[in-house]
Amino acid sequence: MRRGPVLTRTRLVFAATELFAERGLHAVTSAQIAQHAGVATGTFYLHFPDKLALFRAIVFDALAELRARQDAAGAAHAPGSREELAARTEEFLAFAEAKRALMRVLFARSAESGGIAEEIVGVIAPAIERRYQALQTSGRMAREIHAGVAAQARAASLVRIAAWWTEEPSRATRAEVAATLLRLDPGALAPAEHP
Amino acid sequence: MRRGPVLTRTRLVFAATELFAERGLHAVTSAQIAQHAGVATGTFYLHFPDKLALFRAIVFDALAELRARQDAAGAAHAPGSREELAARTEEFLAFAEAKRALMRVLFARSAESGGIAEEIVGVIAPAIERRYQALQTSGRMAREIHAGVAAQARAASLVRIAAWWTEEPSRATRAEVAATLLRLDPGALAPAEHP
Amino acid sequence: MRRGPVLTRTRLVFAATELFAERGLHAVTSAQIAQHAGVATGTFYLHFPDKLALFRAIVFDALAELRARQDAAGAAHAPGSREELAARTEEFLAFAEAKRALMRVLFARSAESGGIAEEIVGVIAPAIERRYQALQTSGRMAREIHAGVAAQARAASLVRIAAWWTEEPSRATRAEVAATLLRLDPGALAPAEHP
Amino acid sequence: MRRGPVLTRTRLVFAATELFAERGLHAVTSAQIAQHAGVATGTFYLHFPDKLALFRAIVFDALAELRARQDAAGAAHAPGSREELAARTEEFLAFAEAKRALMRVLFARSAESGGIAEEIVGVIAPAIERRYQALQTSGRMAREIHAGVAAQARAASLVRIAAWWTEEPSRATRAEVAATLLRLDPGALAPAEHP
DNA sequence: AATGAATGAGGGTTCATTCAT
DNA sequence: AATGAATGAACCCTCATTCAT
Repeated sequence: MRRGPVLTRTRLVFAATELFAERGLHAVTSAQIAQHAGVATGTFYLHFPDKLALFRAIVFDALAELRARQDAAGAAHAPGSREELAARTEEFLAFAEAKRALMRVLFARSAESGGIAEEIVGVIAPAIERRYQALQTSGRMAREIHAGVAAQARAASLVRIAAWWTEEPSRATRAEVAATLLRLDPGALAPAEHP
Repeated sequence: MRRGPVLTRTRLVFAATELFAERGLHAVTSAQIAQHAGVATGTFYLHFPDKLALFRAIVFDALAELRARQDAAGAAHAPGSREELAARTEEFLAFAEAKRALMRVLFARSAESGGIAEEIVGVIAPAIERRYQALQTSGRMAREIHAGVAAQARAASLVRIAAWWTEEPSRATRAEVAATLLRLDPGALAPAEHP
Repeated sequence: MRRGPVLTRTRLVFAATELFAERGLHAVTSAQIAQHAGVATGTFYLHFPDKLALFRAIVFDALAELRARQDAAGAAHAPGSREELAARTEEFLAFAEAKRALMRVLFARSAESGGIAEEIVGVIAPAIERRYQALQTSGRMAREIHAGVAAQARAASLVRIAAWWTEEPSRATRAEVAATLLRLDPGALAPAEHP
Repeated sequence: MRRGPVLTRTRLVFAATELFAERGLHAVTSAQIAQHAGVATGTFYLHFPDKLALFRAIVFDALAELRARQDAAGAAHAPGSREELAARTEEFLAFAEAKRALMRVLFARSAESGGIAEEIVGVIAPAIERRYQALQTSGRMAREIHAGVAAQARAASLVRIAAWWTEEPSRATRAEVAATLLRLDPGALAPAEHP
C-alpha cells in the first residue's frame, strides 16, 4: 500500500517500540515488526539498514527528547540548584509515566544487546559527572565523593527506577519516587551537611 | 578425551564464563564453549540441559558465593552498623577485582537475556530494602526516603559500579570507589545529618 | 529463483512424494526435499510448518482425491451393489497404477511415523464398516461376521495389496487383482451363498 | 553390576519390547533401553551390534514362537482342513491376547522402519499362499482367486486385526474375532459355495 | 516506495556408537 | 562382562537480508 515514506517509517517505529517493549530486541524479528506495522517484510529495509539500526533510532530519539524536556524544565532555575534538580527529576518521571513502552525499550530487559544499555548510561553519566564536579568546585558537594563513581551510580539508579516503577507504578507514588530520588542525589544532600 | 565429569564440567563453566564475559549470552554458541573447553559439542549437553542453564548456573553460583563472602566479612560487626556496611562493601569490591570475567557475566552486557539482569537485582534488592526498613525503624535513616525505591537504586548502583570499575580499574582507586559507595548509602549518611 | 509460490509448493510436494516413496519419512531430510525441488532449505518452511506437515498434506490430499474418484466411479450404480463395489475397486487399482510413488507413500514403509498408517486405516475403515452394516441389515451379508472386524481386515487388505502390487506389478495382472479383491469382499460373496 | 550375560540380554529385550510398544522404533534411544533395563549405555552394544538388531531380534523371535505354537495347535488336524485353520486362528488370538506389548511391536506403529513390516508379511504370506495353492489344486478353493493376491490380503488382515484388537480388546469378543477371521478366509468359505 | 517469496548460513540440540577404565 | 563419559556428524528449523516484480 502506498502511504508516503514518513508515515511508513513512523508506523515501523511505533510497531517496533511495542514489540521490543514486550519481548526484547532479539526475540523480535524484522518480519514481525513489518507485519505489526502493516507493511511487507522488504519495506523494513527501505527505511532502516537493519534491525539494530531501528532499535538504536528508537533509543536515541527517545533519549534526545527526554533531554530536551529536562532542559526546558530546568531552564527556569539556577544551574546546579536544588530547584533545577527537582524540576529535572519531575520531568523525568512525567516522561517515564507517559511513555511506558518506550521506557521498557530504553531501560528494561530489551536494552540488552548491541551494548545499548552501556551506551545509554554513557550518554547520561557524563552530564551528571560535570554537574557533580561543578558542585564540588563551588563547595556544595563533599570532596570525598568521587564524581565519576557517583555519576555512574546516579545514572544507573535513574535508569533502574524508571524501569522498576514504570513496570508496576503501584509500587510507589510518584511523589515518593521523586522525593527519594531527590534525597539520594549526593549534590542535593550537601547543603544539609555543611550548614 | 577421558577426564572425569567434574573436571569436564569445571572446564565448561570456565570456558563459558570467559566467552560470555567477552561477547554476551547469545553471541556465544554452545559449540564455541565446548571447543574452548577442549571437549566435543555433544559433551556440553551431558552437563547442562541447554545454554541458558549453564549461563544461569554461572550467575547464581557466583551470586551465592558473593553473598557468603559478604556475610562472612560483615559478621564481625554490629548488624546495620556503618562498620558492617563498610566491610561488606570492601568484600564486594575485592570479589569484583578478583573475578573480572565473572563480574562482566553478572553485571555487564551479557546479563541480557532470559531476564537474568532483572533476577539479579531481584535477588539483591530485597535484602537491601529490609536493611533500610530496619534503619528507619531505629531512627537511623530519614523517613522521607521510600525504602523500596532506595533499595532498587542502591542495587542498580552496586551492579553498575561493579561493571564500570571492573571494565577499566584505572578509572578510580579501590579506596575511592569504596568511600563513594559508602558515602552514597542513605543509611550511612544519616548520622551526619541528624547530629 | 523467483517462480511463484504455487509452483514452488507444487515442486516441493512432488519432490517429497518421490523421496518419501523411496526412503520413507524419517530417512528424508527437509534439506534433501528442498534440494530435490530446486529451492533453498529455508523455502521449505515458507510453505510447510515442518516435515511432518508436508508428509500429512501429501497423504491426506491423496486420500481425498482417491475418495472423490471412487465416489464418482461408483455413482452410476446402485448403492451397496456388486457393480458399485466393482467400479470402486477398479478405480482404486487405476489410481494405484497411475500414481505408484504416491501409493508407496500412502501405504508402504513410509507411512511409518506420526501414526499416519493408523490414521489412514482409521479414515478408510469406518466407511467400509457402514457398508457392511447396511448389507447385514438388508440380508446381503452373513450375520456371523463382525462388521467392525471385517472392516479392519478389508481396509488392511486393500492397503497391502496396493503397496504389494504397485511395488512389482508383474506379480499379477490388474484383472486378477480386481477379481480377487472383489471375490474376497464378504459382501460380494453373499449372493453365492444364499441362493 | 555383574549379572551374567544371559540375564542382561533378557533384561534388554524385555525393556526394549515395552519401550518399542509404547513409542515405536525410532522414538526410543539405545540409552533409554539400557536405563530401563538397569544397565549402562555401553552394555547395550555388548549384546547387540545396534538398535535395529535388537528390534529385529524381538520381532523374529516372536514370530518364530508364534509359528511354533500355531504348528503345535494345528498338528492334531488334517492339513488344509477347516479344523486346522480354526485351531491356528485360535492360537494366534491367544498369543496376541497374552502378549500385548509384543503385538504392538510386531504389528502396530512401531513396525515402521527398517522395512520390518514388509518382512513380517513376507514371512507370513508365503505359507498362506502355499496353503491356498494346495486348496485350489484339491478343488477346495475357487480358481478365480489369485493365490498370491489373496495371501497378501490375508496376511495383512491378520496383522491388522492383531494390532487393532489388542489395542482395545473391548472392540469385539474373542469369539467374534475368531469367527469373522475364519469366515473371511477364502479357503474356509469354499465348502459352502461348492456343495 | 512497496512487495513478499526466496535465500542459505548458522544455531541449538540429539543420539548411535566408541573406548578408556 | 560392565561402565558411562565422551564423541561428532547430522538434523531440524530460524531469520536477517536480498531482489525480481
